[in-house]
Amino acid sequence: MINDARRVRMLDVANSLGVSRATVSLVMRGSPLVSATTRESVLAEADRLGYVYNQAAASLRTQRNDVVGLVMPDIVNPLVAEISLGAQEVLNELGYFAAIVNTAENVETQQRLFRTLVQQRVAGVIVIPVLRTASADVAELARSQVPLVVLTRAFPDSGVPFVGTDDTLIGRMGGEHLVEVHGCREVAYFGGNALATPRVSREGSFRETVVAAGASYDKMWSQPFDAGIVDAYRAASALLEKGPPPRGILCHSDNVAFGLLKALQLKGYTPQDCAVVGIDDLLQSQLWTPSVSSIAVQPTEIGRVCARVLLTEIGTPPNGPTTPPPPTLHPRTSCGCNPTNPSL
Amino acid sequence: MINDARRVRMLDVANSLGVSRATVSLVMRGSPLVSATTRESVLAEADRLGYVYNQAAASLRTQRNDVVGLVMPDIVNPLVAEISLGAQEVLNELGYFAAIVNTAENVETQQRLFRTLVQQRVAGVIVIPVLRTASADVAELARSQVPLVVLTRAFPDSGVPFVGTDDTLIGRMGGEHLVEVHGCREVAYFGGNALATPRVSREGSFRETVVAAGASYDKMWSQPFDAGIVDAYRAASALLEKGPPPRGILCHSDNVAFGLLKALQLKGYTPQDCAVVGIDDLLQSQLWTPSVSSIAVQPTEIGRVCARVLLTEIGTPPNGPTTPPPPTLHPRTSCGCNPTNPSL
DNA sequence: ATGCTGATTTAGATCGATCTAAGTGAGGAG
DNA sequence: CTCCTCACTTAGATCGATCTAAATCAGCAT
Repeated sequence: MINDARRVRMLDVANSLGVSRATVSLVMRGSPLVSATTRESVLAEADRLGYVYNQAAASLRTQRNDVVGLVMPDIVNPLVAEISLGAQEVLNELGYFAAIVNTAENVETQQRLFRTLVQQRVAGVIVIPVLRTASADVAELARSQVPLVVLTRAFPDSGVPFVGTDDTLIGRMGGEHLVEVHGCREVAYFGGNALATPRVSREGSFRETVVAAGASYDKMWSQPFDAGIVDAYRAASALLEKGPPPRGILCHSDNVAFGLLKALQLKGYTPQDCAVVGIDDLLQSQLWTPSVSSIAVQPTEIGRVCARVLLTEIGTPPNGPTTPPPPTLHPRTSCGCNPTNPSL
Repeated sequence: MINDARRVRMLDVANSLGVSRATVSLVMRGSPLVSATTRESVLAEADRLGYVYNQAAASLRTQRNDVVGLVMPDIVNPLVAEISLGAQEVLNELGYFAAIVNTAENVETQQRLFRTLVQQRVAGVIVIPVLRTASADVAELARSQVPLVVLTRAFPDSGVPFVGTDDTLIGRMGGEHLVEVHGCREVAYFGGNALATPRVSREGSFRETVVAAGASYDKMWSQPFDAGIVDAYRAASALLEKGPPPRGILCHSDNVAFGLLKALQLKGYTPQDCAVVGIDDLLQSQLWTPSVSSIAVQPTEIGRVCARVLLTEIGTPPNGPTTPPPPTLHPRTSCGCNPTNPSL
């Protein structure tokens, strides 16, 4: 392995061929200014010498970069992964590259990654901020001239574009379905971290909706907790030790619903005793026993929207909607809807 | 917004303070060569002028980069996400940054991303190759001097370090459990893409194991297909129309097991009729009805191992094991084990 | 032969940092 | 007072590309 051989540069290709660096540069960028014969010989020579274009050097000169950073709190969460996927799809179409970086729900890591991305002079940043993100951190990022889009939680006074699902509508939809369709007189909002903006919005509008409709709101069952499937199972099991569940429950996510449903099942409760609605509409939800009613948010499309908003900011306006689609409710067995025509 | 103001460079900080660029550079890198007073005034002035370090320029000069590319086929797959997480953890500890890029199981996208990463002069690349990856693509990447690690599928003649689970052992473990523990006389390997290396290895050793133990191997149920949960449900439903299932089934993943179990359940089959074992041990598996027996592969640790192998190649050997841990079987209800002490 | 046109090609400056090797100045030894 | 350290600072070259403005050249009309 010739490892200490110096890397081949444009100059080497140029010298070896008796042309100038500028010509090689034009060929590499596919410029129409060079003649077909020159182009071919340059490409052949570059290939022969094993030349690889140095993007860092080019970026330094041109002051532009086609990498976009996606700063995500937890890529293991399928919702987050799907959002990334949608964003990536649109970015790729317009010649940008998406680099996903994981903050692992950690403020310091997020701050470090913000700095790194700015220092790398990325073309833009899409971020789902971690729970305890300080406004100052986002403001600092925005001040550094990087085109920026935030999801999930808005920072109103920062002027940073925000994309998010209509969480207020989700809470209302869940509340209306449980109270009006199923006639539940006592309901709860189950799960979700107390600091998470979506939980605050959903829980708020859910509570308003059900209280306005004359149902009572179960405070004990509506205590927030981290939204893992096992956490949900444990929390539900503990609560069921103290007494029966409320008549209807809107869960912060489908995973939370899975945990809750298992606990209910083990205690012998059915959807007729406790109607459960989830949020996210995961693929597993249709096959869970009982099949889980869920409110879908179309994360992939949200990701696409984010990318479009960012590109508009960058100055490469793409076509397609720049607001996310409304959430949709998919009634299944877990709330007692028992649809005759399952979606499989 | 002062948008057209030229970016502040080290030179600006230096001039504004009456020192040299070199001094500013030393301060920015935290060198002990500068005096405390100089350091402080430089930092203050940099902050005042809104200076941000230009990593691209630095990398050009130093010929080094602390970004590592993780080329992943499908970040929505929780297994892939966990591997990325583990790799990231170790890379961060040693001062590197992990940038995850998604190939969406597409050969052209993968090739494009390989090129981009090389052009960006990343410190290294960890890749889970897409199904139809040509050896030439990996060879080309390896030839471009980038430290490289591949997972899931080895490219033996390329000399590229490989990290992967012991799929042969997984197949054998599954086979032994079904045949020896549960006494199944007719078994099958259900699901997985025909081109996927893990499927080939697992299915092969599973078949050998069960045949050697005198059980018969159901070819019809062992046809490969894409490993989605809904695909698995449809495939299983279709097969059940033609007749009863084999006595024992090893599934290519837990998601495949979920789909199969739903189809079995709807037809009234129990774990006593058809014992099911999955692979991956997802969190949902413990809460599925019936709880799903599964072979765990510890994806996070595999990710860590990958990063360690890569770092060794780069020349920053970390401590910790550089071979992945062996898979472990977690017996639950779906194979009929019905453990008295559930893991929750 | 001369001048003009349009198509190619190129020299030299530049992007913003780091590195090398040399320079400066204060304090102590001779 | 001079010389030598030692701690700190710096000028100028350099990394590998792009950009600007000018040069070259062939072909053609005058």
